[in-house]
Order: sequence, then structure tokens, then C-alpha cells
Amino acid sequence: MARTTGSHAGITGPRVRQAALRLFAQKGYAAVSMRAIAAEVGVQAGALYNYTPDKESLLFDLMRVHLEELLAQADFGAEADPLTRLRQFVEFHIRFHADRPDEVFIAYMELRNLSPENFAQIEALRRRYEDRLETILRDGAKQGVFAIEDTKIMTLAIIAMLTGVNTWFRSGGRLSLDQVVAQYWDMVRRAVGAE
Amino acid sequence: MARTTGSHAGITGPRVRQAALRLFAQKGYAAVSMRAIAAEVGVQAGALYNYTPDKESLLFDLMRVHLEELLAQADFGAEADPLTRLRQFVEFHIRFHADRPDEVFIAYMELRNLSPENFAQIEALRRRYEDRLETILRDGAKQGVFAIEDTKIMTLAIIAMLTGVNTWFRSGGRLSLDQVVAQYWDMVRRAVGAE
DNA sequence: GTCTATACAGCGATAGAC
DNA sequence: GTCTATCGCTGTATAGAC
Repeated sequence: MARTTGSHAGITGPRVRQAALRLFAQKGYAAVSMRAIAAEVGVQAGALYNYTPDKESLLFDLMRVHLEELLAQADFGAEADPLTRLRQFVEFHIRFHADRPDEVFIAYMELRNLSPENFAQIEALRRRYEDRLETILRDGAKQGVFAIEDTKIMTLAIIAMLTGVNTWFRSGGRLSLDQVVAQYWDMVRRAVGAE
Repeated sequence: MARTTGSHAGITGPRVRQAALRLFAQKGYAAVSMRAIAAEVGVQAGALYNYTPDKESLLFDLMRVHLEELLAQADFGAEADPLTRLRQFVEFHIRFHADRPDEVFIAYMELRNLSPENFAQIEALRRRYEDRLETILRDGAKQGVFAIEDTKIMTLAIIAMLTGVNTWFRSGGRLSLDQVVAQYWDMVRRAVGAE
């Protein structure tokens, strides 16, 4: 069956999300209009509502998909020793976040623009990710491999430190991502008191 | 000379800045209208323009004053040993930032809403603050007190870690600020490889 | 599925009375 | 110094033609 002229099912949708991602990260959610997103895609503003019920859903879906992918990939088997799992976490976190600067930026900066219900969902996903690290730290502390006074603080401190890479790292800069990973692994290993 | 009714020179100005600070931190700069700020102060929107030439200047001044105060207080004399100065930095940073959550939040989150000229000024102030820490680390490394591979990365990693406290710390919570300072000092001391 | 047109509210900023 | 009133514009979202 011939397609109607101007029909782009399965093409425009992803382009809308990609345009929203880029613009939200660059200018901030509240500063981006639906007209601006539509212009980036090459359609009129009204057409966007074939792909999202409203503007906030666009933001929420970007965050949710990002965090679900993060959780899907953040699998550090409990069979390995805690030091190895911690090293895997550090490397994974840095690389995953360096690969998705726009998504990471939005997921941290635009939480205020979610409804309470959507906010709670996003926070729950983030909490599940933090728990992956906390479990590693707790296992290591129990086995005497790490010397940690408070695993919750250590968890938040490590994540803040690692996520901070995104504020300055640029591919092609002074340091390669391999070097960055090595340096942060050094710092984390020392911070948890591992040999 | 009798004051004109409704005249509040020297009173309304600070109240405007305080209302803007609170609302910007809570809802985000772009989501706050001049009318909302005026309502919080208890005046009409037009009256705000007696105190600021425009909305962006309000944001810029809040950031600039915050960072200038940070720099004014962040004085760690070069006479003491690097380990003592680093400890002072860690304690100062955590306490100063915990005292001003709204200012800190704005100064990190709303940089995108500044004109290029204003952005450059704010970034220069922040850079001067980072240099205070980097100098301490460099001195310590030179003297062999610290074992640091790259002082620039260590600087950014420490600041990210310490500033991250603001995302979760609440006065009256499980931990006192004294305990938080002690824990982070432990982590930083280890991370720089100090005895 | 996209268009044009539009409803309706809100925006930053200014002018002029008091 | 604050008010009221207003300008010109932009915002999200919807309706109906094609």
C-alpha cells in the first residue's frame, strides 16, 4: 500500500526525541519551546503532539530510557571479588556517562521540571543504580578488603566524583578516556582503603 | 524629611534579590517570571526595574556575589604545611557550601542562562577558586607529602566530591556536619596518598 | 501524519500618573 | 518608589482540513 505523502511513521518519532534531547541539554528544558523542537525536526509545532501527549512527557521519557539503559548495562556479577567489581564499576560509570553527555546532563539538571509522580519514578531508578555500588562497597567492607566508615557516604562521594568527569572531559583533549579511567580508579581505590 | 508612603529604599532591593534567589533555586531561572518575584516581594512587576536593569542581571549578580564571597573567605595561608591547608580547604568547602544551598545550586545550574560575557566572568571566578586547591595539591606533591599523578584531575575530582554533599545533606539528618567533614577529610586524605 | 489557524494565557519590559 | 496599563511577543495545546 502506497504511503501518504509526508507520512514518516517510525522516523519522525525518534527525530523528535533526539531534537528534544539536544535542545534541552543545550538551553535547558524551560527555555526550549515546542516550536523550537518542531523547527529542528522540520515539522510544525502541532505535529509533535502525534508523538508525545505533552512537553513534560518528552523530558520524562528521555530520562527514563536513559536510566533504564544504565541499569540494564550496570551488571557487576556478585561472584567476583569486591575490588574487581569496584574497578568494573568505576570504568563502566565513566565510559557510559562520557558516551551520553546530553542524557546525563538532563537527568541531573531537569529533575525540577517533572511532576511529583514522574520525579519519584526517576529517583527510584537512580536509587537502584546507587545501590549497585553500595552493595559492592558493603561486600568489600564485610570481607575486610575495604576500610570504609560509612558505605552510604562513600557511595555518594564516589558517584559525585566520577560523574564530575562529564563537566570537563572532552574527547581529543589532553587526556584519553583510558587515562582518565586509570586515574580515577587510583583515587577510588585509595579512598576505599584498598591495598 | 518625611518619607513618601511606600518608599523603601535600601529594603526592597535586598528583598528582591532574596526572592529571586529562592525562586530561581526552587523552580529554575527560566521557569520564574518577574511577576512571580514581584509577588513574593509584595510589589508589582514594574517596580522590580528600579533594582535591576533586567532579569538576567538579577541572576548574574546573585552568582557573582556568591563567588566573590567564596573567594574572599577561601584563604589558606601558604605558610602552613600542605596537609594542614588541604584539611582546611575540605572543611571550609563543605561548610561554606552547606550554608548556602540555594546560591550553590544556582551557580552550578543556571550558567546557561548567562550572556557569553557574564558567563566568562563567572567562570573566571570559579577558576580562581579551583586554583586555590590546585596550588595546595601542587605544593604537597612537590614536597613529597602527596602522591598525585595529575593535580588538575585531582583538583576537579575533589571539588566534585565535596560539592556533591549538597545534593543529600540535610541539617538534622542522620549525620552532623562535623561527622560529614570528618568522613570526607578521610577520603580526600587517602585519595591524595597522604599518610 | 502533517498542515494551517487559532485559542488563551503568560512573558519581559516600558510609559506615565501619583 | 510604586502603581496601573499596555505593547509586542511567545508559550502550550487543540481543531479541523487534507
